[in-house]
Amino acid sequence: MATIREVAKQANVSVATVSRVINQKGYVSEEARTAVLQAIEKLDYRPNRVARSLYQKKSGLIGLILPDITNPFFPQLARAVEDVANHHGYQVILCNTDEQFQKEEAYIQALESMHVDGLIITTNYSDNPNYANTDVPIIALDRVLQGAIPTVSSNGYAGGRLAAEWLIGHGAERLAMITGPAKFPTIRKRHEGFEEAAGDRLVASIESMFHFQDALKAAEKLFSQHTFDGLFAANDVIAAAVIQAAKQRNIAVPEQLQVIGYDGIELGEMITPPLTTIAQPIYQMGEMAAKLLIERIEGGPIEASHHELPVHVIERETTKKKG
Amino acid sequence: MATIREVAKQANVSVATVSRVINQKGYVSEEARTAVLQAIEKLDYRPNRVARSLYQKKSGLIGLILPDITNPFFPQLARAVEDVANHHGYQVILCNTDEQFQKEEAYIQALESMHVDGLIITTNYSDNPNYANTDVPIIALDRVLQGAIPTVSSNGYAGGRLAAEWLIGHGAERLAMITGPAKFPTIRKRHEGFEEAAGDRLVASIESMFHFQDALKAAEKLFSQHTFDGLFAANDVIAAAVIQAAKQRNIAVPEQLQVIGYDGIELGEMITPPLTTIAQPIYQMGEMAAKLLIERIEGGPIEASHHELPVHVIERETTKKKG
DNA sequence: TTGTACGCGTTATCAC
DNA sequence: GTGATAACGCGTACAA
Repeated sequence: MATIREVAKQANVSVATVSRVINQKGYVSEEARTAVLQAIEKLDYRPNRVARSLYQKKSGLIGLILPDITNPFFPQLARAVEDVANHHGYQVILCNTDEQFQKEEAYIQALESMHVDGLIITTNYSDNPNYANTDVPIIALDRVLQGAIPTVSSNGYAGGRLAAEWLIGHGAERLAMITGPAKFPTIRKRHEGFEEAAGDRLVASIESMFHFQDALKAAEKLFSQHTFDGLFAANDVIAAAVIQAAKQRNIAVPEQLQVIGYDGIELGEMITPPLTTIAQPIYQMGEMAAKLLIERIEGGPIEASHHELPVHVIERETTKKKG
Repeated sequence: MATIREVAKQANVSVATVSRVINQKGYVSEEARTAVLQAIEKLDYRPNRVARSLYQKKSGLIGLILPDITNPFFPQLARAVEDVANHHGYQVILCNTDEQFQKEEAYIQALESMHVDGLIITTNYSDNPNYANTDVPIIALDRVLQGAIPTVSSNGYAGGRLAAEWLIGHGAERLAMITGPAKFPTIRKRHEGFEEAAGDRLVASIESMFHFQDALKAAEKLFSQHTFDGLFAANDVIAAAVIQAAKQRNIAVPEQLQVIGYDGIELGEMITPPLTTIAQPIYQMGEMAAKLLIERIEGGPIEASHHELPVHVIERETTKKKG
């Protein structure tokens, strides 16, 4: 790969002039400009971003830290981040942490030492001191971090309420809930909303991990111990497990049991019957996080804003039709 | 962030000495070493990877180019790549191309100019001249590129055959197939294998895009025009659509219609009934690609090897039990 | 065993 | 308008 020096020599000018035409800064005669442009063309020269980074202390890199891209919630998020990053000339580095503090630590260190311009973080180690101390711009996504870190999330409490109201509004009288791990604050919000709106109608509740097989077991246990005609699952994967377990027991969905999920991932439309769910605006959340981040990187104000996006029901076929 | 110079001053040695202890090269007295180590500790010094990259012409970055992380086939692949990259001290840059030549081009350029150490590519632009010319190590994944580019894929032809044999072996007599877009060579292999093993039994075939809604339409069309008792879908998403369409028409799976998918993504176990499918070793494919790449980056031989991994049936409930 | 000085490729500041 | 040249932070001959 040619260097700026070679281009300068080829065009019979100095490197300074070449730099000027590349960056469109300062004066440069028409004559010199075309000579440089030709030389660039001829040598297929492209500026070395590493060298540029060194001088400018900007790498054009954004770190995207998330638990596991394999969890169907995250690909859409990642895609959104990548889209807007790319659109602004940034590249994104994918980091899976498996919710492990250690991995997260290691990544932060590595990313800092390569001078990433910003970080988008989906984590539950809200107490990670690194986040408060570091001077690289950070946006928290789907989780609320402490300190002055801007956050984008969706309204989980409202979502939980909405789920309960939907079920009740469609005739369910005995409500059950499969919760996710209680250690996740965003998940707890959903539960709280659901519980409060369900009131006395809530007759059963059980906790499950997010993996499908765990959820299947939880669902079977729930079915064996309680009877109910409406169920809220902490996310769509769990809801899918519920539907499978119901089928197994010959419980008709939605005739005998109405099910409502959470997240709005594509899985919901692919299962049979298609899942009614509380949809988060996943793509928009990623989009907004990335936009906010880039704004800050490029000199925006350092304010700890809190962006909470609305959720909405996607009605499909695991809840009854009205009227 | 502290620089090597500050560490040197703090430890009362020269930058060369500091560099020596960091990189464990050359002689350095025990005394000096501990002084340096203390200074590093005190200043929380970490080498600037950008500067290091500039000098060494190695960035520690790997570009992962794929169509769309949102397609459920790719997260596992990406995860595998990221895992082994990380394990070897590399970071991976996520690039979605939407199968668009332009985006792909733009990414290659950007990645080259930031001096990525290697590329893992999942694409169909096998004629992209950039791949042949560039001097950064490349591995092609799930697609076969022309030129001397090592490839890792799985045996699609055998997979197609296997699907047909499985269906026939379980009593299906009239076979149908929903193919993916014919422009993808890896997909065509599956079809060929299926067609050849199906022989006269193949009574219907229709092409579909990979998106669920497209597949639904294709399935409906197929149902309206033909009768069959065994169906092979080009991938698991399409299979899920078939199952939903069958349910709609009150066709019982697997009693009246047996369905077999392809890929082995998690979706298969989440739908009802759970999907029998031809599984590719997705994670291992990503793993192997990353290992091969890093081997080459770190000085391995430049050979255009072809690694074709075996596929296998995952039996679930959309095909009949034997006997 | 240690330190000086240069180069990696770029940008920005000055003189001219 | 243009061209030397000094940074940016690091690694390494080579001299000491």
